[in-house]
Amino acid sequence: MAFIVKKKINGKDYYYLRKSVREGNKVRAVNIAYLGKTKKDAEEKFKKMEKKKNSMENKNVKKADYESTDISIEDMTNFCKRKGFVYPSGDIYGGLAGFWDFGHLGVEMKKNLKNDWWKFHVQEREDIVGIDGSIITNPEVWKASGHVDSFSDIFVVCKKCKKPNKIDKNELGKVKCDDCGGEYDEETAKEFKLMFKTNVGEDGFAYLRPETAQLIFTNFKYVQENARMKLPFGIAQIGKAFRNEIAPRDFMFRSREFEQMEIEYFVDPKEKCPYEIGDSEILVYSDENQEKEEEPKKMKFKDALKKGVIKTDWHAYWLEQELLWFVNLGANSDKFRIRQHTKDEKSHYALDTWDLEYKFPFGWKELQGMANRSDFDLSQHQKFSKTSMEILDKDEKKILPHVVCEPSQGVERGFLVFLFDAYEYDKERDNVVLHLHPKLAPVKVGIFPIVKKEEMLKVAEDVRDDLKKEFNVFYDTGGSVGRRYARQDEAGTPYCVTIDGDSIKGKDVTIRDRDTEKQIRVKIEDLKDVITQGLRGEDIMKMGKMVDTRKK
RNA sequence: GCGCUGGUAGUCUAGUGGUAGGAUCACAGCCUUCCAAGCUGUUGACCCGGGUUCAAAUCCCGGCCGGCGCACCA
Repeated sequence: MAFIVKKKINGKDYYYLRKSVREGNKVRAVNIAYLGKTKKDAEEKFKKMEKKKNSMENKNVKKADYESTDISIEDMTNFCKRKGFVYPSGDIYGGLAGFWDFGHLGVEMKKNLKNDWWKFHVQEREDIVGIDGSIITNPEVWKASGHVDSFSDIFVVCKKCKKPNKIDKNELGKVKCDDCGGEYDEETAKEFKLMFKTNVGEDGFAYLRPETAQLIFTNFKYVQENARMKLPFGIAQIGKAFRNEIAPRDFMFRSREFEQMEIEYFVDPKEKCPYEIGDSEILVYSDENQEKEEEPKKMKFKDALKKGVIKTDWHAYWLEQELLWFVNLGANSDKFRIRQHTKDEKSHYALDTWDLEYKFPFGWKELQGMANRSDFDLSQHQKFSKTSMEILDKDEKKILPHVVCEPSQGVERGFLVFLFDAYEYDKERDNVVLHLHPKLAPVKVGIFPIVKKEEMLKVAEDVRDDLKKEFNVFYDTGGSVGRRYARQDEAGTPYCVTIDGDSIKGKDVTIRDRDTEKQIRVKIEDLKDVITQGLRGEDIMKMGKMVDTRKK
């Protein structure tokens, strides 16, 4: 903390700005600036300097004021377990590969993430409504969708070199061992189903859904009619899906039980996308780039569409929307790219597919797969169920809508993106700071009575009980106040409110910002406003008088 | 699923063919009016099964869980 001192040199007064500096265990004061010859001059100059300093600091805050620390997926797993975000499922029995439990912080963050996705994609739009389908449904659904036949792998062993391998079902008898060129043994070939099976009633069986999309298609006619939707429109759903993966990997990135946030967007293929494509930029990695082994190129979605890299306006539009959702929630856009599926990797139904990818510590990985499914799904269900899926277009003519885009996001994958982006090991603080967007933060505000004195506890409890009604709060009386700040930094809590001696008399408290460690003093009655309005770190400083209560 | 590799408190780690020591976290108390201060105390571990051995957390085999590489990824 800086302070003004008067020094007499040759009988004359000089005013200096001094600062205490810690050197090992000793503290000594050093001059840091000459302020003037009279007290008035000195105070004025000091005020100017403070003002300048603050405005500079505020500017710095507005830019990215932290850089996420690169940590391995293993360290992130441990961090999540240590803080209470995510545990291996059934950990006391050794866990089970591919299954994860959310802890007290994880469940809040996941809920926030899903709520914001729903708000952005459904509630704030006119053209999308939601459903919530069941996990187990009539098994015929999965025949129609093609999952029963093709959602499996075949294990084979090479007759010549005995090397085991996994191939596509349709390729049995056609392909040869890629090591030695020998033939695969068809007699010992074993099918590995990726759908979980379960019992229904005495003799019946059913599958756990391997994706949420199909329930949207089967309910398509009902929803369109009941919600009176006109093309183009979408149906959204958030829910669990299950895949019996052979090798679950990378923490929650690929698990056997996971949650999807999915939209099937239906259009009339004759009509253009009526929505504007903005100016966002992203790394674009086209089919052609990959074939020629070129680097992805940074460009605007708009321009990628103009140049024909992205083929349909709907793809350009939705890919941008999905990037915006991430960026609006605090993700770093530099770590995203879009990649077009090459001819070999396209799915059985897809005409053109783009993935939204994120640069994880274990490489660029798919967050969303946006396939152009055309009318594949609706026509399949029409055929298998013998129920018409046609609706009327603008000219009152019957058509089968196309799905040109399915913006679908794995909840856990998004969860990981925000954690990796927010994670910073702050060397000065010597603790982790999780710079989560306040909307995502599991706890919005920590409340600390600075010492355990009865009157102070009473005020603190009142503040807690009041704020509780609107925010998820965490009340903590344990240990030094510094330790309590550190605990909340690691949980990603954006604000901490501290009740001190003056709070008892003056009905005001300090509120501390997670990212800058700055504090302002505000009236207790204004707390809610500060927390609600000053959601980002830099804004909070405008809401009250800044104070510096720190010793060091 | 294959190959390599690992597994000691919640986390990080020491250690030995004779069942374990530390740090940190957590909890309780004292102290403390702003950034993981200090003091006292407490809880807490050798992944599971089998084998070898008088004796196995330690050596061997199998499994489970993880990491890396391959494969796969609607």
